Amino acid sequence: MRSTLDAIKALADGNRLRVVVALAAHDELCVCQITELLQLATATVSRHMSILHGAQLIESRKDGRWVYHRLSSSFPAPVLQWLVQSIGQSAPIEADRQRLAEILSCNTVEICKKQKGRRP
Amino acid sequence: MRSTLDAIKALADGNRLRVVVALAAHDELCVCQITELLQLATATVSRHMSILHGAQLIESRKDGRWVYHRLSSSFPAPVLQWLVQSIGQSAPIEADRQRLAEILSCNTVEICKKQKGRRP
DNA sequence: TTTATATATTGCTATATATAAATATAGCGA
DNA sequence: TCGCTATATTTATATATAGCAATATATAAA
Repeated sequence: MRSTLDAIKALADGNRLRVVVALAAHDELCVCQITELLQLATATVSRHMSILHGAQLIESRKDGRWVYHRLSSSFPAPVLQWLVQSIGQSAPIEADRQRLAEILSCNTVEICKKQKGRRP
Repeated sequence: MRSTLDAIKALADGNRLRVVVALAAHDELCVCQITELLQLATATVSRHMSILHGAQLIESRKDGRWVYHRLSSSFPAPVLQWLVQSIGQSAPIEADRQRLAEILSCNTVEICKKQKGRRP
């Protein structure tokens, strides 16, 4: 029961839901991209990712300075399907979809520079 | 997104999960039966039920002094299925199943008397 | 090696939530 | 009617969590 409850708790946050839905559509994203999407401090994003990781909902891959996150293969499929179906068309998720398209149209380095510019 | 998040938050508590799984197996239960199952103060149980109700996961029916709760028809089916499958065999849920069988073997009045005797 | 950068961790505050005691409401029986 | 009982609400308190600033760690570039 413990692990199930951990998974539910990990999903019981709007920002983490946004990350999960984004990852459902984009295979893998690095922390700086997610930070740009959520518009939160990197520390906060890092903490959210660690909670999702602890609940075994995402997996991480380190590539040089970058850490890429993806949905875990053990992410319960019916839950993911339900999530995407029930909030996939909601306003905030639609907005995220558009913003994410812009983010991905730049390369990673540019995004991180942009972040530095905004939060010096 | 709001209602989905409310539903997830309502499920992000061990005691409420126990209630949901119990209701998945027993159609409807009254507050005093749930109180006996969870071994919490009735006020606490009442609050838990009101949270599940607010998330539209359960429906209530009042019959005299008793209020009976059942899973809502709008309870997302894939989530319920996943829940039952992933925690249905866990130790606490198994224990609940047995305890609930005992509770249901008495009539409702006896249970409430029993509660009164234990918490005078 | 020094400098810059991407991410993680720690310490803290503000807010949210679980719990129970006290109080309120409502239905049943005498 | 009055008292008893089942449930709900209010109030208070303890714990948990989201958020950020500061700091630490790790990697790459100069």
